[in-house]
Amino acid sequence: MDLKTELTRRLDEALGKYLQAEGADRPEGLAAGIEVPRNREHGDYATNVAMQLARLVKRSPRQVAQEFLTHFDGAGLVGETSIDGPGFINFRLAADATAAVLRRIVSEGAEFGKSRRGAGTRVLVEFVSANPTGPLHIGHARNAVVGDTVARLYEAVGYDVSREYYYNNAGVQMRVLGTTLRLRVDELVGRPVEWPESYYRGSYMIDIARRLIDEVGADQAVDRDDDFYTKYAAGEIIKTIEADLEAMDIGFDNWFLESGIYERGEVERTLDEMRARGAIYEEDGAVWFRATQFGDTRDRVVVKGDGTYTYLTPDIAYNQDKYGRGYDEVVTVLGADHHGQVPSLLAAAEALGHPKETLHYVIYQMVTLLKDGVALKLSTRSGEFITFKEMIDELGAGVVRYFFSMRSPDAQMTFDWGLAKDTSMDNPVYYVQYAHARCCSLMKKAQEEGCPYGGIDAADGTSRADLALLALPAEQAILRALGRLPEAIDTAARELAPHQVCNYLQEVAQLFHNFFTQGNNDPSLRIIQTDKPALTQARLAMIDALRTVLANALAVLGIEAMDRM
RNA sequence: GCCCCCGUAGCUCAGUUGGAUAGAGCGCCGGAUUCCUAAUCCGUAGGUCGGCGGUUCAAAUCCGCCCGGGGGUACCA
Repeated sequence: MDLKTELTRRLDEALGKYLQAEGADRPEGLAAGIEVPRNREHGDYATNVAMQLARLVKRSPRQVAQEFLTHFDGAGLVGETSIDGPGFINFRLAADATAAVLRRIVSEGAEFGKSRRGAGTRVLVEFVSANPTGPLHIGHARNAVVGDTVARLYEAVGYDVSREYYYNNAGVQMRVLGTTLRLRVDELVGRPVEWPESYYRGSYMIDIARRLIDEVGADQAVDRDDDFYTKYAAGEIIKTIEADLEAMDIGFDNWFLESGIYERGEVERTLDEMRARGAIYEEDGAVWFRATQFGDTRDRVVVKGDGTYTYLTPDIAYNQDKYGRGYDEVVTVLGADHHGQVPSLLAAAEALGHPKETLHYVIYQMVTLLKDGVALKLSTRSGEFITFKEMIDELGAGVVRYFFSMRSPDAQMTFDWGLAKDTSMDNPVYYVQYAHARCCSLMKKAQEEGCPYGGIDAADGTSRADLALLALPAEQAILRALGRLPEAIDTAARELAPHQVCNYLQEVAQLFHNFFTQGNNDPSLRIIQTDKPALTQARLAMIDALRTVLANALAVLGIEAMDRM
């Protein structure tokens, strides 16, 4: 259990006792809120519970705080409490509690930061889902990164996660794709070709045509039916998409074909279910979903006058299919250019009896690419000029992942290509990764200097780390920050907000770089001091924990922590 | 018209769901480093949190209206 959770538990306990002593019932929504004060001088954690109680018991917040503390047990956890400001209760963690963090990090290793909160809950994360009309390009990148990172966050807090890619290999777009392949084949075998107005012009279609000819021979490659060309092209493109995503360590558990929904009659079944629940009516020759009853701004047509579906209908059925496969929570990652249908889909899920909290849409805002002094707006419909693969080849998967994770999905972001290419510490990725590499190099250096790190609980007395020696404010600040990894991950997972992990990493890296560099001015602050083995061991224990924490946080972002740079 | 996201330092953005003196990175200016990686660090300056009202002990945060940027919207895939 992490420190924050433990403190919350004890505060809640104290709150219960306090209310009992007052003979009062717990008011709705009252809880001992806990936060990390902005200002370090106010301690490690603070609660505003006294201010909330003040109104209830009609005494001043500071007085309430004093009474409250008589019910609070901070043994082994809190070193010091104080009542400050308008009535905050501030907690300073006990020194041995911060040192205990190191033991925990060392014993949990790669598991530190994770939790089992979501154990037993199945969640489906659907993302990318670009139709296979061409290779992925830079306009798909934010979706891919946000989706995979959200999935990793769920995994980190114990959920059973599946990643799904949803696509369509029928419809107008796909027919055009098939026609394009037919014509490219004809062209390659020397037939005269007349190009229509609308076809996919990318050279990848020539490659696919060539592959088809190589595979089945020129005779068998020509004069096939449209369906054949469409399926072949889509299949080939899906393969390259899969390979491109693999280059960024993104893999899907399931590739879901839209046509399957129709083949299995799921659209009709879903409509029947909605009808049975009274969510559907007929008017003007069309079938309508009573979406306004479930929070949408207007009712929606689900079957048009000509008997065909609107684009909304199969999407509702697809969500229903996900629930039908036993997922407890369903997450979809969409660009802001596709967010219009979200209220309708939420309404439909609710109409079908699925609690609103189980259906999440992560809507990320548009990206502006800043490259060579030119700003260009990216959407999934634009951006073909840089492919996904070129971007990874040129910048590296880690940089791409960090840059797209760094910003809140809610924020429109500028992707600064020049900064991404920069390999100095101005580039936030390198700043963080270098902190990890620096830890590794310190461990190696210690070895070379003849004072190798002996582990936190080494039996050999000379190399045992005496953690109480880590008493400087800068060291304590680092230890406290390390201890906050679990809550950083947990909050990021709850809020579907990968950028919070980046913020955390930035903070930890900064604390470390600062401390390290101070050793240049003041030799007593250096990590390795051969004449002070006990202190060196203690600091190396901290470095070791730092290394673990940085690596674990980077892992949640899908980024490799490098040992040297 | 209606709906969604955003508006915070010169720039790019945080702000832990209503807390204490609003922060970081970059940039600017000034400084440190016989060094465990100079791929570093420290310091200064820089703010009407888009605007006006409201809610309360407390508002960048919640509510209403307005301004600005982006996106989406009709039995169209």
